[in-house]
Amino acid sequence: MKKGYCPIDTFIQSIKGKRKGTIILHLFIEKRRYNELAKLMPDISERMLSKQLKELEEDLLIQKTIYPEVPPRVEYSLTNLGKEIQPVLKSMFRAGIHLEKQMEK
Amino acid sequence: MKKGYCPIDTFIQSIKGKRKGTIILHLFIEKRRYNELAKLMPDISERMLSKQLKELEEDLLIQKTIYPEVPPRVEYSLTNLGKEIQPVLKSMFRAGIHLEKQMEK
DNA sequence: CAGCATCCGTGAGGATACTG
DNA sequence: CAGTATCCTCACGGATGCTG
Repeated sequence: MKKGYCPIDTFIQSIKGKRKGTIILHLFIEKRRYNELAKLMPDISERMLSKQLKELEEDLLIQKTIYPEVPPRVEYSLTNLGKEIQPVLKSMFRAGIHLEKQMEK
Repeated sequence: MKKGYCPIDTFIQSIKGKRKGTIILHLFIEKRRYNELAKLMPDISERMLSKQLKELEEDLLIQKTIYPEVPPRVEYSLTNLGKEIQPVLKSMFRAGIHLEKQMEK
């Protein structure tokens, strides 16, 4: 991961990628397979999804478990680091609802 | 402001611009003039700074007060909406420190 | 099933110079 | 002092197709 100019910048960089917030939100609930995530977020292309997943993995926020089966099975879940930012993401979610209400006016 | 795919996305969009987090952080402390902000963040070009300020203003997170003096004086401060997201930004700051510690390993 | 490869458009953001 | 204007570059992200 790249360190930002200040801590808040670092944090934003790690979660600002396309739909990263939503991905983490889904993984809060439970671990998910690649295709499950793809179906949960139809608006994001598969190329983008795999790219974001890889970045989140490199940033140590999520991890994947590969089961050597046929057909292949891969499950994504939060790392401990990822779980630790859960309350922050939740308050961001709430703040987002608040911002959207303001936009209506 | 643009509404995102979900609230957390909306929130991220409103603060992900270049150094926006830092700008808001500075305005938490006290209202600032344009040049003060520029000096506090030497890494951002003036063009970028004025652009980010304008966007934050359009998103109703900050406001500016223009004093009809010579030389001109303009002060930027947080709106009520901006103040309301303060705790969120603060926890993002703390999380950022945490992420940076992990990066060292 | 879970992806990567390739090609490509758009816009975020940088550098520099100018103005009311 | 507090910005705008102009130009330019590069990486974010889209679309489509292929593979272990």
